[in-house]
Amino acid sequence: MSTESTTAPTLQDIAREAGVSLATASRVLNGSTRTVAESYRERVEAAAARLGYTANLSAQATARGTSAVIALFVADIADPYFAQVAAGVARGADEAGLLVTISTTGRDPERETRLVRAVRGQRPRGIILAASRADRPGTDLLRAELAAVARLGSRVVALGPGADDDVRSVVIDNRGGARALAGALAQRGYRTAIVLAAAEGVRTSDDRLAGFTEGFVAGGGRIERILRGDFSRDSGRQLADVALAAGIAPGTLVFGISDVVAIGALTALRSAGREIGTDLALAGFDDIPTSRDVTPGLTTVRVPLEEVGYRALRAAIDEEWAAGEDLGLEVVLRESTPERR
Amino acid sequence: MSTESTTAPTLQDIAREAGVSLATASRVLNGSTRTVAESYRERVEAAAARLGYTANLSAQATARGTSAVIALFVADIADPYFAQVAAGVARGADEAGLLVTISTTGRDPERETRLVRAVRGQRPRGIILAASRADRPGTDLLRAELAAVARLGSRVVALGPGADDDVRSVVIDNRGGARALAGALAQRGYRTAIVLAAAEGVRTSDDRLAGFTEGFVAGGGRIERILRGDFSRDSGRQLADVALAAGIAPGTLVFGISDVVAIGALTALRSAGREIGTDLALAGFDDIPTSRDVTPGLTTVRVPLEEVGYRALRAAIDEEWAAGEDLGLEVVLRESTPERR
DNA sequence: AATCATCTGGAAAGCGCTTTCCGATCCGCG
DNA sequence: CGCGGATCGGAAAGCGCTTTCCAGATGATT
Repeated sequence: MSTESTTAPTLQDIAREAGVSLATASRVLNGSTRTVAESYRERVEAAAARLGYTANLSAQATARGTSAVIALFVADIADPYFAQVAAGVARGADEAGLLVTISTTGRDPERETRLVRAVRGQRPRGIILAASRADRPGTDLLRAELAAVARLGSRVVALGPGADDDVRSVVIDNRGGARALAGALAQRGYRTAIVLAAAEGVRTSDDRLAGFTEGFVAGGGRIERILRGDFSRDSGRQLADVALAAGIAPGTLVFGISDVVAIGALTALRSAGREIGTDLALAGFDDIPTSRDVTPGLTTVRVPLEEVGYRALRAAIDEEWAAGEDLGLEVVLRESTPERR
Repeated sequence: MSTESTTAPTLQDIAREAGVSLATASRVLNGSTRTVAESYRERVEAAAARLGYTANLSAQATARGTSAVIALFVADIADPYFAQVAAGVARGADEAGLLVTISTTGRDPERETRLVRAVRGQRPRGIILAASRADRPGTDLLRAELAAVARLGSRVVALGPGADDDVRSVVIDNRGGARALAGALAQRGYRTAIVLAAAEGVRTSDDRLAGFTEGFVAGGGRIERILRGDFSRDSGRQLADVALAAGIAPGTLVFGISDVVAIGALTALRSAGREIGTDLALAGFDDIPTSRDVTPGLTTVRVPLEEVGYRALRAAIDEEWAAGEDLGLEVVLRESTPERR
């Protein structure tokens, strides 16, 4: 138990209390290759317990030259997509005894670059970029910054493609998943689709759009329209309103680039008096928990987001690492896209 | 721009490059009360830019004796409740130039105690406990641990009551909110209710239950049954199944202790063939985004969760602090509890 | 019995930074 | 023209820890 001192006990205090040297105390309490005689070990441990010692992590980090933290970047932690990824990261970090710091980028590449730069100061063990990246101006700086950070000893892991020498990556087969989804829906009889996408150049959106197009066209369908916004619920609402204003023929399939977008669209379509399932069909991507709870249930592609986060963490800390392991997306057909007859 | 060295430039390097002393470099780059002549300042800044210097935060923390981090504890980051709180914390931390580390407790008091203990090693500026606490054995240890941490200089902030000398707190008026909700529903004509609660002793659940009971009884209603589980969606499903097995009379109001629970119940009730809105009524608490997206829309009490997180952060870092400021919960009536006639 | 390898504790250097203290320089003023 | 007080750079001590290096002790080997 701790004494009532107002300042935390240091290793020095423990050493004095136990009547041993600083070196010995360190070896006992904070791990070392060296062995310490049982009698000494006990004395040190007792002293540490008595004084309520906890190692100062910052001091440890400066002395060791590396800190036990993983820096996680997400676009928005309140977004269920990122929240689930974060949960996976947190689980893995906990297993490995690492701390995770979290930064929100708001999908702004400049901000992201700035934050990565700032986080360099932590000399983290690893950096996980879950914020979806764009192939855009500004990204080069990020890439350079990441390379610099990687050279300094932090392992960098990104979601999505782009593994190079500096960056490991956990890839979600957005294109393949979207292709499979579109194929299944074409199979169900849908022939025209409207896509509510994010801006061109945003990797995740581009891939899903490409895959969807491939699959849908191969199945005999036609993409009637592509509307551009972002990954938010609001974007889903707004794009749906735009589409409504232009007119949506009954039997059309609306594909939201993510579940969040699709659910935004759901609201807008419904409040315009359109009925999902009978009049229009709707599909999303990700299979966030809400997709199961809305009515009608939302057809989507299940992405094992928690697992993605966990794998990203492993990629950040494991020495050897197999790039290719597959994540297994899965098309989930629900009532928002009934068989069309 | 950075050179291609494999080791990060230190302040020493900058000082050498600029031809000034370590002290001067430190004063220029990392803030100080002392002024430095313009000519020196420029040289140092140029050198820092040339070498791509970023201060080593751990070293800074050891030297200063305090680190620029806030430790946030949540039960489960994937839960929208906590995700939103975390977003508020992240926003505030960003404004203040602080890093936030996140730990998930899984609502286990022992684990929470262990984690708080571990986090002491960070010597964080503040600790925010969002994980809902129970009045339970195990909590005393937590309390002691928190007091110790507070004495060591970290400000401790808890969600929910319990402010004492060591702990500031952001309080959500769960009881009042639930009372208002129950009153409004009694007003709408509901007379019997089943409550899907968490375990007894869990503060948030107890308060909501108490408030709901007060309000409902005052309005002429009767609590027919209280079922105990936890705050998860699964708990909602299971408890609803239990209730169904025992029989739920038409016109009964089912109150989930949180929206997540209510939404779990929604699924179970629906798949048992019960219709929400006409046959049964359903209400929750929190107003998570999903509550608006389900059909019928879920009646609930809006808790400004992001704001809660933000305030918790301010409480952690502001010198002066007004305990009482009110958060303004708001009853949100939606179609899951239509006027009963 | 002498030699050597091995083991283990402690002294001390060092991690990268902050901050105190000292001393040199400059200015204003009588 | 000389003096006291600002002003500002630099040397060095320190933050709490790790780790190298040294030295004494022990046991094995010949």
